Amino acid sequence: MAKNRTTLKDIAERLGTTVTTVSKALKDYPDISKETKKSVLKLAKEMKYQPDSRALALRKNKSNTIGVIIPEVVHFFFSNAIEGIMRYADEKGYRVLITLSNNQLNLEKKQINLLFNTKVDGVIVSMANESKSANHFDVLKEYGIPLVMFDKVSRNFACNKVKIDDKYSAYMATQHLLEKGCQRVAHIRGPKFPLNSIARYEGYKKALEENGHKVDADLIKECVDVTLKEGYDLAYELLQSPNKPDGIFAVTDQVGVGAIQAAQVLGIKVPEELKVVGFSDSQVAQIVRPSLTTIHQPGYEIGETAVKLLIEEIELGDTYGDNQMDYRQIILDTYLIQREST
Amino acid sequence: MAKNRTTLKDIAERLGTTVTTVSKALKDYPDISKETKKSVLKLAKEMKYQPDSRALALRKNKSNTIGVIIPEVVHFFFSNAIEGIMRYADEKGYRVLITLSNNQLNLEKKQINLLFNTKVDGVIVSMANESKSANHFDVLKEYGIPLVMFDKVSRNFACNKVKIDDKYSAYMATQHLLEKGCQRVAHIRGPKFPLNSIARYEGYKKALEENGHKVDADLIKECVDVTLKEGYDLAYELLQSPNKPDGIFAVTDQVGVGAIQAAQVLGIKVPEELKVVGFSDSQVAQIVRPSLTTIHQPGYEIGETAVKLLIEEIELGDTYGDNQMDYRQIILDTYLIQREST
DNA sequence: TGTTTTCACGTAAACGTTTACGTTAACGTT
DNA sequence: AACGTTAACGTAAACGTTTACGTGAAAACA
Repeated sequence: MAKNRTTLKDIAERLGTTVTTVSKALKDYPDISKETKKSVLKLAKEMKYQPDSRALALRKNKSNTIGVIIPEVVHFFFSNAIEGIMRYADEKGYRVLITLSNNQLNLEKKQINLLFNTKVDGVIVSMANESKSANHFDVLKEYGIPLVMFDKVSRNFACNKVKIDDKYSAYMATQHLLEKGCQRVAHIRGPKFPLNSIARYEGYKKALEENGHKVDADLIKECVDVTLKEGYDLAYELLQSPNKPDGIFAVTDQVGVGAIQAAQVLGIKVPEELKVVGFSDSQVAQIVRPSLTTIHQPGYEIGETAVKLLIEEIELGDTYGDNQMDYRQIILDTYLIQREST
Repeated sequence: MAKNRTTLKDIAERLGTTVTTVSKALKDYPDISKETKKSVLKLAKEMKYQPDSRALALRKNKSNTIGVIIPEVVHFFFSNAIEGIMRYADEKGYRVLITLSNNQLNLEKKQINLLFNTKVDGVIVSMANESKSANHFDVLKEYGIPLVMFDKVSRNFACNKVKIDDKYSAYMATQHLLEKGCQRVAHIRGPKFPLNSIARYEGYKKALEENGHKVDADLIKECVDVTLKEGYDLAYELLQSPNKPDGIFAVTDQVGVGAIQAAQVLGIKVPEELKVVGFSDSQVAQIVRPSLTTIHQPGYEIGETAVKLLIEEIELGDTYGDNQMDYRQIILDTYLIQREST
């Protein structure tokens, strides 16, 4: 039959002393004699005593656990972000409870609730596409639970944020296409939410306008699921139109790969007749032929920075965030990686 | 300043009653009057009462949390497995604490310890490559914490296991190459551990032997990190030898893609002069050109099945596993997906 | 009227810790 | 002798729940 774990009580009983003394001895309190400490320590090791973190959490009101809510995990960017979060958290002695929003608002709410009554010390979120406002995060604020948003952040919500400059990155990408001589640059954009797709769209527009090109609605297509297949389908449409583009800026690498594949099926040569730029620098960008020029998005570092900020806020405690000014929005650098597709 | 959460005590005080009554009322105990229940319920809702799961965990000796230890998360198979675990766990009301072993034995031990004193209700593991034995998992068994292994399992350790038949899958893959007319089939294998690489190697051997081919040591190369680059390098070596192979069975898709790229650099046509089969059916297999024939490994389902078994074992309680016969090893089906590379 | 039921609620212990505070005995000081 | 100090340990409350058990009053019964 299964053994029961050793508790302070077990040690105390075997030693004919009390829980208090054992606890103090283990914590090296000054009011415990050296001999007592020695015997307690010895027995504790012998009995493989490990403090029960649930009891600790209850007593200290600190669980050393942080909650994470992300849309999905089978995703290059998110899995990198998670890995960044987990490694740093582990280093700092925090556990990581991961939950999925599946990009749905109601699930996101559910997970907030779950993390709330799990009494995590803090929460890291990348918002669901469906979440237009961030009111449902207010509850965390109200009860003083630190919150850090990354990548898909809310514009107004007051909290620490870690992201890239989507607009500027998209600007770089589009600029690159124009520099390479494209005259008609199309954009396969993401849905109206999250903010990222809007920002990328704006960066695209800005580059066009700065270079004296007008923004042509016919050259802009909008994804719903942002999948490879969608990229393929929308690029196929674009490339069949009479006035077809000679450059495509895709909102993600997946979509970009779809665009390359569509071009290939239609016998359009990449990069000679069509140049394509993706976004994120996921592995597929390196593997597709021609390989895909893209914007490097530092997922691991974003996760790491987010959890760093969170732990800082947790450990600073109540003093933090009384002043809205305390919150920071950290923008990590992106850069363009040129490959065969341009 | 941050609000404090509502506790039973808060409700009791406002109602001029006791914690017990409030608790019972919320749980619909029969010995509480309807009026009391009504007022408690009303106030609880008003004050947004949420039970504190830490206190519950302590009291009930059940945390509704399961721990997961995997080598890495930025990995097609593992991220799928995690997603399977998380979704099913969520459905069943369990939280998921994920930790990383980074394929290192000492980290794996550390995480076991962490999960142990977090008092998770059960643990799901895919073993680190470095872990040759599974003794360090004994502690969980000793204290009656259910353990399920998936994919990278230990041969002897008595517990539920979920995996695929690596040997048979590799056999299928090799058989496929032989059927396609390959005369000299090479194998770029994984390291001596985990068991999977061995099994895949054995499947490869078996197929050769059954078809009257002899196993040629020159045609077998061994990876260390099992990366795309390694696949490239080893394939490059193989393809430069005087007696070069006309078929390669790669231990993973990554390695397979590396092999295809090496062939392309050397001007060897795939599939005409060289056929390649990978393993796992990750996304890169579809994207590489020529697309990669591979073995579909159902990561999501493996994760889902593992957590299903675990929760079953958790909820059956102490009666489980007294009899070694209770443990099952579930083998999920794989199948070959033929693509352009063969 | 006295006894038993029933109802509705409260008391207290328990889960495993931590920690403020109390207690005891030995010793030192005047 | 009376008092204060100190070392070393114990008591008890607290964190937020659940639940076995106790209790008081009213209702039901004789």
